[in-house]
Amino acid sequence: MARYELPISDPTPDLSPTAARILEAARRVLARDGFRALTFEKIAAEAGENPALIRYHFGSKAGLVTMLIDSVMYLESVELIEQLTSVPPGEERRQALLHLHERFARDTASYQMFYEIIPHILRDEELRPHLRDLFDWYRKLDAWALGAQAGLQPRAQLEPLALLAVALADGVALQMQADPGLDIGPAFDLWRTLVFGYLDAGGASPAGDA
Amino acid sequence: MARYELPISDPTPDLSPTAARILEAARRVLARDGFRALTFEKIAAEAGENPALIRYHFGSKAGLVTMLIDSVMYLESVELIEQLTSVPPGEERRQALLHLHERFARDTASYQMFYEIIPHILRDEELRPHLRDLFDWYRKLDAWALGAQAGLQPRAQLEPLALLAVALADGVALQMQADPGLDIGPAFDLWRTLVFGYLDAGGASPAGDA
DNA sequence: GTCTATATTGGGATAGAC
DNA sequence: GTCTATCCCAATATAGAC
Repeated sequence: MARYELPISDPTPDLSPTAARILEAARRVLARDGFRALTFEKIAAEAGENPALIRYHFGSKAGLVTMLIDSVMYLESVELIEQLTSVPPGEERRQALLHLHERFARDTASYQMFYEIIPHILRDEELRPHLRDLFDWYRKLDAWALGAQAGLQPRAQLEPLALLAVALADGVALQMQADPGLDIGPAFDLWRTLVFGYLDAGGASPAGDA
Repeated sequence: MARYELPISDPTPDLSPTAARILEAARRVLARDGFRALTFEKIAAEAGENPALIRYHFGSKAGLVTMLIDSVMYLESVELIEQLTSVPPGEERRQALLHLHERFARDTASYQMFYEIIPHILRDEELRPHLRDLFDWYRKLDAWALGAQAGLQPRAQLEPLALLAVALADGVALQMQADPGLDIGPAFDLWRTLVFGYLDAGGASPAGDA
């Protein structure tokens, strides 16, 4: 189904074993020590390779970083689609989406890497469109997962709702980053109540307005 | 009123005129060229001062950056409280809060700076608690603005709702950063419908569940 | 308080041997 | 394809003159 097409293609299909090892090492360094710790020295040490090999395989520092960020975004989209399709379609999958959002928001490590690379994506003319596509895909995926079941939501505004759902996951994750002890359970419970109340009313607002 | 106490104190109360000029210059460089462009050279050029003065007034690069980030967070909280209190209390202010969120999300320049400094805040043991306090204050402020009027929301879960509202503003702003052409109007319209429907029902969910 | 000159570091690029 | 040696630049820190 067309819904399963990923927003960005795997940037690492034909990478030599050494290059792949270097890229994985770079991802570990990024996750552990942050963006500014991404030096040839550290990555090579992490990979057990020679620093010069990075230039050989990726051309330049910028080349490595671009491919690294692209692969991070790619892997996150793969992760989401795999988790979501492992659930049987129907009402169960609709529920699963919002629970997945909560689970991802609680995954501090993963979102830490996400917010670590955001500034560089936004400032890079090549990478920003990739993030745009990724968000666009997330919104389409969420709209599909939320509306594909009941079949009675012609009046429901699924695209705006999906935008809210995606934004909520990212925003809650950010508050989680600032305070890992924050209790986000009640907020997500409320969110699910609001969303399913809206959808089950056929897209009519609780106040009676469509 | 205690509600107006800001979450973090002004980090620049007793700063010499020169130091204040340097800090403002640093803020402009950060907004325009990003975090990694924050060098003594550039800041001094922007301020029309000598690079060595930065070290004299702020001790070190880290000292300047810490005060810069603190002042950015402080100014954003001041901005929000001023905008919010300029609206007469009651139903009008409740509406104003969610419209403010939308307006801020559309303010690409301001949120660009926010997401630019996020990674450094999260990795800094001194700054992260400040962000935690700021978020905590935002949630309290939103809960207050959303619930202070009607007087009939003892059953409404204002704190979780406020967490959602804050997250939504940040999350939508991020999608806006990735794609400035994104139409977020319908999503915010839907969000306001959901929130006020929930509140006007006295906190009961549209599905009849509290 | 303000400025100059210099030291030192760290990192990325280049060239070329193996 | 892998590695070494070297150059170069940017950026922060230091010392001290004015």
